[in-house]
Amino acid sequence: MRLSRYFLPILREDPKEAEIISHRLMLRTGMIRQEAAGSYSWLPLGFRVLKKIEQIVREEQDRAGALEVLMPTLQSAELWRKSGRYEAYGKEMLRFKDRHDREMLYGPTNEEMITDIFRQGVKSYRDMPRNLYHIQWKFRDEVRPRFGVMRGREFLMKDAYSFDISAEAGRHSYNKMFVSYLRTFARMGLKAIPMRAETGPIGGDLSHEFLILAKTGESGVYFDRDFYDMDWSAFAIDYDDVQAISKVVTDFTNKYAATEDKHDEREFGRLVPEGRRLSGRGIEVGHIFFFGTKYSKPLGCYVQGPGGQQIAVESGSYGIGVSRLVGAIIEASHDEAGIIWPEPVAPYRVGLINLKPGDGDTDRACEKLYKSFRAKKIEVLYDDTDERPGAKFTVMDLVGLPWQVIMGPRGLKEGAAEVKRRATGERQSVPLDKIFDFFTSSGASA
RNA sequence: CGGAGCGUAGCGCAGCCCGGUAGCGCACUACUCUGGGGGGGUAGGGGUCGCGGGUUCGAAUCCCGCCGCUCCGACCA
Repeated sequence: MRLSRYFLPILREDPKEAEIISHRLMLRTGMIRQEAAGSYSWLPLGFRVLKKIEQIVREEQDRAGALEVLMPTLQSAELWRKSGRYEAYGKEMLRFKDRHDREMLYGPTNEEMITDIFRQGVKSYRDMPRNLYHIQWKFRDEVRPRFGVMRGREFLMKDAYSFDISAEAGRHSYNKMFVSYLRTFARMGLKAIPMRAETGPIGGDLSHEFLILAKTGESGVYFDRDFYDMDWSAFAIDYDDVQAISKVVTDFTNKYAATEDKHDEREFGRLVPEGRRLSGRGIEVGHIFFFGTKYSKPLGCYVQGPGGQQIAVESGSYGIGVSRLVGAIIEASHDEAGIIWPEPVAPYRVGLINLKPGDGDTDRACEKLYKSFRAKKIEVLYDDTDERPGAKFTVMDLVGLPWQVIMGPRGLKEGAAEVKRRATGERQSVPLDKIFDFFTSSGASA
C-alpha cells in the first residue's frame, strides 16, 4: 500500500481522553476512531491488525477441532428466560423491543443460543463431542467503559462452546481449549499466564483466565517466576492425545498464579519460594469455563446415551477478546516512539521509506522495490509522500512496522538500502540485490 | 451507580469570573526555500462556541433544563 493513497489519519498530539498508552497509540496512528463511549470504528490500519489476530484465533480453534459458525448479534429474550439469565444478567445486557413489541437483546454472550442450536441438531451420544465457536461482535453495557478497545461496550470476541456426554469427556474438551489458548497467544508474541478465576455470571466451578502482564492491567496478579522459564512454543501436540493434553494443562496449572480476587497470600508463601514470587498487573485476554449442565438442563439439551437413557449435555465456554488483544499487544509491546508490532500481527511487515520523493532516480528505485515486495507477497507500506521533509519523528516508528527499508539518493549511489529493525532500532546496509534474500532468510524472522 | 471534571475548527487549548458577535499552536490548501528524518518563508481555507429555553438592546460568556464525553471508586472478554 502506498501511503499517498492510504487512509491514515495520524494525530500529532495525544487526544486528551486517552489515558493509557495503547489507547493513545491507536488513536494517534489512526487505527480507530471513537464513536461513543466504549464504541469504536476500525480504520484501515487498525482493521488489518484486528483481522490478523482474528485469523490466528481462527486457525488455532480449527486446529483444536472447533467448528466455526456465526450467530446473530441480536437475540430474543425467550431463551434467556428459560436459562434464568434474562433477569440475572442485569443492566449490562442491552435490551430493547422490535416493532412487534417482542423483547430483544444485543448478545453479550451466546450460551443459550448455541445450546439451543446443539439441542436441535444432536440427539445421540454418537455425535459427541462437538465444539462450536464464532467470532462475533458483542455488546455489554459496561458501567464505565475505558482504556479504548480494552474495555469497550461493543467488542469482538471469539466464543467457543463444547458439548460432551460426560464430565470426564468435558474435561478433555476444556483441556484442549486450554492448550489451544496457550498456542494462540504464543503465536501473537504473548505469554498469557493461565490463572484460576472466578466464574462470574457464566457459572460453573472450573475456570481459568489468561492474563498478559502489563503495567496498565486492570487486575493485580501474583504468580510463580517459573512461568517465564516454561516452554511456550512447543505445543505441537495431538489434540486427541488425552494424556499429553492433560499433562500440558497440569504443567501450567500446578504453579501458583492467581488474580487478586483468588489470591491467597498464605498459599502463595507456602507454595512459592520467596525469590520466585512475582506480582504485577495483568490484562485478561481469555477466559475459559466448564459449567457442566448449567444450561443444558434448563434448556432441555439432552442426548440419548448408549443404554437409551437421556443424558444432560456437559458444556463449557471459551472466550478470547479479539478486539481487546489489539490494545493488549500494544500495551505489551511499545516504546517512546510508538508501537512495536510482533510480526505475526503487524499490519504490514515492511515500511518502505522514500527519503527524497520527487527525485526521479530515487522514486524509480523505490518504485521498483515496492513492486518487488508486492510480487513476493511481502506486505509493504510505502511512504511515498513528501510531507515531512526535515522531520525527526517518523510515522513508521509510530506505526511500528517490524522492518523499515530506507532508500535515498545516497543509498542509491551505494547500491544499498538501509534496513532498520523497529524492535531494536538496529540498522544495517543491505545491497539492493540482497534485499529479498534478507526478508526471506531467517535473518529477518521474528 | 457514588464522587470529580470537561464540551469553543480535524487535534491540543485560550477567551467565560468582569456580556459587545471568536483567537492561538499543530494539522490542512497554494506558492516557495529545503531535504538522511515532527524544517523555514509568504498567502489562505475552515467554527450552528454540545443542544434547548430564559435574562438582556446584545450571550461562547449570566440563569434553568437536557445531552454527550472523560477521570477516580464498585463490576467485566
